[in-house]
Amino acid sequence: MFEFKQRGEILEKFLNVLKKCPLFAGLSDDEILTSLKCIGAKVRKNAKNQYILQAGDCTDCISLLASGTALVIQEDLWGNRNVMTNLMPGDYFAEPFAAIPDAVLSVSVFATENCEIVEINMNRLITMCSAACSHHNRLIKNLITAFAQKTLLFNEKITHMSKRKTRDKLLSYLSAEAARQGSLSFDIPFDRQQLADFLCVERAAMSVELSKLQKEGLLKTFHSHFELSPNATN
Amino acid sequence: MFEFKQRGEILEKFLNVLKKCPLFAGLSDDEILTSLKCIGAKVRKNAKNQYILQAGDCTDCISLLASGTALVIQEDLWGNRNVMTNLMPGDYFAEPFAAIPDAVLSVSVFATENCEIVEINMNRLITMCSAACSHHNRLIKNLITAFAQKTLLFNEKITHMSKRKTRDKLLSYLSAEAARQGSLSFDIPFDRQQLADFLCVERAAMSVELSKLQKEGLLKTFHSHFELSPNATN
DNA sequence: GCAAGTATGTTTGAATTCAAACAAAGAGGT
DNA sequence: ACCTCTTTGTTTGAATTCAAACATACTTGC
Repeated sequence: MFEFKQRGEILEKFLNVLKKCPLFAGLSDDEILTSLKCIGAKVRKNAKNQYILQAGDCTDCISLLASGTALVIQEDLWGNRNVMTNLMPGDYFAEPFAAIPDAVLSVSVFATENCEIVEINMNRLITMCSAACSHHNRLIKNLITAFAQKTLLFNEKITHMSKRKTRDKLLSYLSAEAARQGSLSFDIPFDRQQLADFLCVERAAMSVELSKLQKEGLLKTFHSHFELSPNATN
Repeated sequence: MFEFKQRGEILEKFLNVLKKCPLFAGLSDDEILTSLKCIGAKVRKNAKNQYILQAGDCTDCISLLASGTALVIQEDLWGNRNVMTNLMPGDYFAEPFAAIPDAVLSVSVFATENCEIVEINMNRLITMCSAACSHHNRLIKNLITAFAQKTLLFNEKITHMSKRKTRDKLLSYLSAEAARQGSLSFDIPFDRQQLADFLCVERAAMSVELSKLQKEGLLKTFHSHFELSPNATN
């Protein structure tokens, strides 16, 4: 782990990702750079198939995924795995635990690819610094929006999970994903097992339903690609 | 609906509730009063068994429940009801939708008792006013904490819902509630139907499980009161 | 006190899901 | 090319849940 400013070339590489992150919306490249220095952002790397954070840990940093992919998961004592969300470059995680002092993580974050992570101390982010950092205000507004969007994301997951049948959970999720991506033809960020863990159903039962839905002509799927028939969203 | 400052006696009545709301943590009575004026808080009343907000609405206000109780629910086209959370005096709602411009409510808020609601415009809350309002900073920090806590609350609900069996969903929820209230003997804010809708299971199946759990000596329950046996939380 | 309505527990058969196994296809390494 | 490991789909019987009844308190209003 090292200070951001010491490695300008890495910062530059990340800028393209950070610019897409809602936390930095409305900030210029220079302003993002200044903010990160002001806040004291740090970079860490994490190997594939390793935990980035584990349930039980404490953290006072909001983490931005700069490269790679990861899953936010919950695992119980019997090995049942619940996939809370998937993380793509530009996504952030651990922010609610960082915002509450001494909060213990109830989830783990697992790298599904080699990852680079930008860590931002929450206290420094939400504590106004001197007038030298004029865009700090904007950052804090962005943070609030980011929290709100995460809440809506969980809202959506709950909507899918609230359906009683595997079939309805699938259609609820796939319809929402089509809406989000603005097309009936889209890729999902999960493999079959991960999707089952996200919807909290058995992979086998889900596979059966996917087959049925295809036979009924409601959708086509190959691996992580889906094409919904227009009447699948009813 | 009327301006808060025009009805000092009502404001005073609400102060005891607002003081307990995390949004005003660390503020004195006077500071809360000043803030509410500064932000332009308004009061509305809502009759029992009426919707306070309905899915499809837009709002730019975070709402604080000052008196009464309510449920945040989702209803689908087939009448299936999903209870997202229950609301008690001091709780707030609609904040993620208020924080995102033009966001459409995906949930409804239903008054289960006569309610009084304090509405605070989100834009005015997160936009710094002049130096005259020195505790605005604190308010914004509190707002971030509030968002974080709401996220953790949804996290918990997802944890319960992720269990595959009704029995496990029940034990997950009841254990969490016991932990939150710091006692194995506690009341829940739901009746049986509401609890079933919160855990997304059939009320009948849930009743069966509750009976089994009682026969096994893992818990005792009468209406909304529960007493967990110490080994129920394993 | 009575009637109507509500909340809770119980029962039942049908539908669904779980859980474990297996087969087939594909990816990756040697 | 070959072997191994992973991913995905399929099958099966057992367990669970759904869905719709119904019975029994308990409320509420008159």
